[in-house]
Amino acid sequence: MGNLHITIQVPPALYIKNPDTSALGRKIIKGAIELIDRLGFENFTFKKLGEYIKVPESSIYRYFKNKHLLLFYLINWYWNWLDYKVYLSTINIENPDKKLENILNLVLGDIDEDRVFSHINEKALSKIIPSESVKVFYNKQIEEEKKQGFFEGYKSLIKRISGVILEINPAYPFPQLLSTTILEGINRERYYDEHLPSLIDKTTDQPLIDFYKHLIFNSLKQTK
Amino acid sequence: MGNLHITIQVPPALYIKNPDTSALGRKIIKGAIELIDRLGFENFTFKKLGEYIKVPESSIYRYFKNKHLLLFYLINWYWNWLDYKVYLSTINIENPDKKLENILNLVLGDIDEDRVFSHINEKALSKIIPSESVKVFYNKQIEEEKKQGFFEGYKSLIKRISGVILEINPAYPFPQLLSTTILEGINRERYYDEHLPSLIDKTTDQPLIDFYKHLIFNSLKQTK
Amino acid sequence: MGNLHITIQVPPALYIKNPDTSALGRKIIKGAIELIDRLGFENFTFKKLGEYIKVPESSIYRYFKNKHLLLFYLINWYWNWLDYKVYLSTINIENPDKKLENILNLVLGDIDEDRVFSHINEKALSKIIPSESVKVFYNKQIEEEKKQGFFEGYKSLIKRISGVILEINPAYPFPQLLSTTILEGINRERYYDEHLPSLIDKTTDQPLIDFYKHLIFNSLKQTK
Amino acid sequence: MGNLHITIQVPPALYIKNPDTSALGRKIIKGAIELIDRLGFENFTFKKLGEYIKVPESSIYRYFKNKHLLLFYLINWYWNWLDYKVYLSTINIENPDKKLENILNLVLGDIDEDRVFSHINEKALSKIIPSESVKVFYNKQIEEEKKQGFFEGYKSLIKRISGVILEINPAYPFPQLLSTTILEGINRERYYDEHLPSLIDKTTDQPLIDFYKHLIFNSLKQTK
DNA sequence: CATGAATGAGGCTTCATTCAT
DNA sequence: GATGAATGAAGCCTCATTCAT
Repeated sequence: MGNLHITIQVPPALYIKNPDTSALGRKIIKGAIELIDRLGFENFTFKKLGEYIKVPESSIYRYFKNKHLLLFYLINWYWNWLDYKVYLSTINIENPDKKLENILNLVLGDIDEDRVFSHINEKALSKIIPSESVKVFYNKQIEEEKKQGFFEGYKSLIKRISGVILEINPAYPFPQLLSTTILEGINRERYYDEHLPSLIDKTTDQPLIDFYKHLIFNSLKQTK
Repeated sequence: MGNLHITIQVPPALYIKNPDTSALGRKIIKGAIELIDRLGFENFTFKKLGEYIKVPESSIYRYFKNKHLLLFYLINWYWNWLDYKVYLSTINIENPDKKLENILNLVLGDIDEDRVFSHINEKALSKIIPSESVKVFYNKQIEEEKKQGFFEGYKSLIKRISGVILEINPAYPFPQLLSTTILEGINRERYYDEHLPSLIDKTTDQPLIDFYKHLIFNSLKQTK
Repeated sequence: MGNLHITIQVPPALYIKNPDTSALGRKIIKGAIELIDRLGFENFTFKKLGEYIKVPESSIYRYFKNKHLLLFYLINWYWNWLDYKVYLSTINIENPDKKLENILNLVLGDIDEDRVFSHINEKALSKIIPSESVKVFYNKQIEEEKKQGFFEGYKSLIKRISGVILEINPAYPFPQLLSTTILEGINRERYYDEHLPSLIDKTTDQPLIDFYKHLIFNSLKQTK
Repeated sequence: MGNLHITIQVPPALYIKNPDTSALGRKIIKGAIELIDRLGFENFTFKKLGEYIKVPESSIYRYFKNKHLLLFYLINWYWNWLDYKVYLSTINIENPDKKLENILNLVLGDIDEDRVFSHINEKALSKIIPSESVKVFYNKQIEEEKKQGFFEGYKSLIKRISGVILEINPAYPFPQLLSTTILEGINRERYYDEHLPSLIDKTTDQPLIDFYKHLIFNSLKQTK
């Protein structure tokens, strides 16, 4: 993509000081992604992160109020980044079927190594998303977080995919339910593929891709 | 169902002493379900549980090594209980379409109040399942837990539903992927319905039920 | 007094576990009095107390929720103890003037070394009272603390002294205001005597005793 | 009073840079009074003050070495201001009884809203005095502070009131003890009136004023 | 078998301050 | 002179667990 001077924005209430704006902030983000991947979020602490990136724990608190908001920052960043990638993958394309196929390839395929946002390893980030994003959804403060707009990125992403679904079949009644089914389902099945493989049908070469294409194709064609 | 003298079994490695076998054990289970529902699992501790049910924390350690295994016990119990309910709802029925419909009604409908296992409030338990079960899937010890058979109940449930799917359409290539999509999807969408309702399409009276029926019907009829 | 097997009671909400009931608890009380005297309450922490009495910080938390409640415990103990001493000093005495004189001697004189409550050094405790008791009065949580009865001991003490004042002069309209003026004034002037002596008139041998006797005598005689 | 171009002086050792001399300094003083009133001194920090008045904490350090000296500055300012008001209230008056009455009305009555020193809200300041001034008296550094003259304002105030007392009755042996009894007592009883009202005798309409007048009148007339 | 008592380790956060610009 | 960035140290508290009875 080259150097486009673009930045992924997340709701400012997620951070105290924008980590984008300093070397230390970017170091925190980079280290956090790596360490959450290694330890799991439960065992991740600011103290360990400080040791890992050789920065005092207290300095991290200048950027994030607590580890939950740091996780939420990462996930929001991911949603907004994915929204942007979906946007790029469908721009200038006429055929809605082709658009959906591009989206599926994007979310089902490997994240490419070609990193645009230098301090964020998108591949590593997308590795922690399936396991950790549920932790921001299923928690007792969700109503508070909704008020602060922490889910707007997710909603935007769902609505963008829903839009393409409706282009294919304007009569389809459940575009959002189908979008979340695909997006969350892919996360889950990828994780099962690695950890509970007996739950993945091995009837084709690429069962995950084939299953979702089959699911979408049949759902959308029927009601037309 | 009356008094059948039946018990839901979970892998013995999940507990130190079977809570089924003593009044204190049943009190622990009952209190744990209620308290996890109130506090969320993150904020749930044996100390708080002890205060809640007026039992010393050390006594709880007689039954469970730690709070993660207690949660795993509850979730395994839930899977096995649901597997049993699915079994009951399909027994003696000839028509596979009717079987699947019964299963859907079971997982989509309300849990009835008629409790068979007196110390377990199944309704309360099924309330905590969507938010907390992900925490046992997405954790770093999953490989260890798999070896101890902690996911066998879940697999049995998935395979039972898959069996019915194959009865309807023996050629359908993704019965397990479809089963997990339904089971996990329902959990998720129910939660969205409560907390992120803008993500639920409101095009029919019962969007969740209609969406899943639509999805399944079209997936299974097509390949026949 | 000999071994009377009596105990000074304080509101149970002040402690988690009654320090009276274990050797460790008594060690905590003894050490706390000494350390607050040395450091001042502001600089006193459970961590330092733990080091001082060679006990883990966490063990102290089994007895007291925080250092403020520990201080409140000590002050309540002091009020109740002083109330008991005032009671003892007036029992079986007919002449109300003599009663008041005994009370004044008690609060103005030195605390005797003859300790009845072995783990509490009453002399050391009464040294920290003037400087630290204000901290429990003047704080933002006072309304909450009132509800829990944390000031009942103080009120009882004031009312006991007020009762004697009314015995001397039943028409005196301000017995409680005079009692608090004496009790709090003595604390303050003792402290001034040590730290700001230029504010103490040195016109008699025992200015503090003489001032308060003069004050009381003239207030009570006039309205008779 | 109009614009008199007068300034209340406090010992220069209390500050690094005189807050009187800059807009930022006056903002700090104004904000500090408000925030100490809201939070209590214990919970008051330069960080919170900085956020409150939208100034970096580091800027506050240009004016005050720490929060204790800032509090001491405020209290010294209050003492000197009250000393000045007492002076104004007795100037050109012949009758010493009238002088004392004016002083009593001053310290017992409400602080008027007519502010002379624009950046200091004297009413708000006098609200925090009863609860917070004890904190500067009862602390372990008092000897050091005495050497730096931090209590000279208080002494001046006490000596001014003592002077009037001696004018009324030159033979009265405890003018300073009586002055501190009145001054500190009023602070205390006002606080009790709000927070522990059961300790205030309600035998007259204005028990506080009547109690102190009764106390002073009887003390001073007797020895004449 | 159940419990009361105790504790080491560490999580989470704020404080008070300094430094470089 | 004012400020933004950074940080070492410590405060406060809970956790998960063990041990002795």
